[in-house]
Amino acid sequence: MLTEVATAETPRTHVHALFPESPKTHERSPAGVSMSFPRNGEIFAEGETAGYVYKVVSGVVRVSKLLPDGRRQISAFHLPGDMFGFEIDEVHHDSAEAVVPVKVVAFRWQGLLGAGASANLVRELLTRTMIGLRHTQDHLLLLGRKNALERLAAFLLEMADRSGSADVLDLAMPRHDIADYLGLTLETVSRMFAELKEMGRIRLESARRVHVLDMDKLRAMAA
Amino acid sequence: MLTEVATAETPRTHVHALFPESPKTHERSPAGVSMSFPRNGEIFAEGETAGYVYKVVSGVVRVSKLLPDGRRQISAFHLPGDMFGFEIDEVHHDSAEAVVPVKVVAFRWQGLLGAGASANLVRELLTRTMIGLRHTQDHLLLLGRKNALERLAAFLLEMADRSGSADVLDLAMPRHDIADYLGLTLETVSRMFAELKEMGRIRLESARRVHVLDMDKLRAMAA
DNA sequence: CGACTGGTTGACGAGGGTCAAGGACCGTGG
DNA sequence: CCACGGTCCTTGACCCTCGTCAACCAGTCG
Repeated sequence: MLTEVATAETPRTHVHALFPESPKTHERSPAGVSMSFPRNGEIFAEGETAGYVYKVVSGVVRVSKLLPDGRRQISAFHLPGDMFGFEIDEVHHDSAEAVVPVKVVAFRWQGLLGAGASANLVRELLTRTMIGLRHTQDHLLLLGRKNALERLAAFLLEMADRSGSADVLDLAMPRHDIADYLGLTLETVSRMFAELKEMGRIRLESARRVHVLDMDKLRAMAA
Repeated sequence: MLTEVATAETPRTHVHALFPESPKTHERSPAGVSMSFPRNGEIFAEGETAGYVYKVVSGVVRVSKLLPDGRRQISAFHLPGDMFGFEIDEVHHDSAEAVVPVKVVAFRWQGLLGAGASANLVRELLTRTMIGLRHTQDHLLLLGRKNALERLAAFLLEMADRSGSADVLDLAMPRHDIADYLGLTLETVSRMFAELKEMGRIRLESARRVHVLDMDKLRAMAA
């Protein structure tokens, strides 16, 4: 566990100064520094100095990269328990934002890999990084080789798996975020939802609440 | 360095038994076990037990994933000095093959993360894994959001960077592999080569030998 | 009630995939 | 030395999936 890495220093807040609703709380705890972010609040941005790693307490975080012309690719959604913000060279190479109001715990990154780092800590970081790498490689296959319907099916399965395989999903993110995660447009995502509905694979109780009617058939569609 | 991880055990060779040209040499050295693979030789396959990590000595290795219907996504090309084959759970989640005749050194994976692992070793693995993660995330952006021309420009730049920024590139891999790396078809790759040529960005001395005429303009095209 | 954000649906077009033919380059063998 | 076969590459014609543009709808908040 990473709870052993405490810090007595307050994280820099200049990042959030521009944002109308600044983080509500910056509480210290033995486990790190507690921070809250409003919907769409920026946790860190591409190019910023990486001072902390973060663990999600509640809410959902999106991590993304931008092209100069605004095209965006979301590499992951992080749910409670997930960690994010690791960097090799002290500079963030992507940005992280709150999809919904989010609470995280921030740990000082500096020194985590220094001489004094505990072997268990480094090993846990390695495990988490390898899990992230595997997820990202699976996502490469999705983006490089799957069609729109397969992508959405895979997305719903991923969300279901991460919510304890419940068959009624509450999606935290809007269509636009799903599209930027799946390498599609929001219109195509919407059409694929409609198609899954027509195929009898899902029922849309609302735009964000999806009832998966047949998990196995959905799995077969995800290629 | 990983040269401290020696092994006295011979790697299982059943993997290569089916291949007409089996590996030529399996030499032991203090640094690990030397292995050679012919062009298109299989180093390991998806689903196999992961017993070793590999370091490329010479040649080029492709790592890929397959969909049941044969669609393929190459996640990386590995050049001399690169390592590959790390897994969390002792099972390979992708396959590795030699693009050209390849020499690698194989290290026993088992125990690398055990209690006795040196802190430096674990830290080196972490660094390499994080570098791999960063590369993969950059590739997500390419696959999710860039068009065919931008993808090929980015590919050529990546190859140039990894060959010490030389402006004459000797591509080891056929069009088909480039296509499966970039999420395109080989025909589209070929057309984009033609387009870069017409735009005066490259000269094709042969299909595999590319002369980059203006690295900066190419960089501007990669978005 | 109106404004705003987010979602759906339709019409249309473009980028890239598919299918097919032919060319370039190689090692082998007559 | 040249013919042959195999692999790889290029190019063309056509088509389909998904992106673009636009209108409209639904839910929410003041």
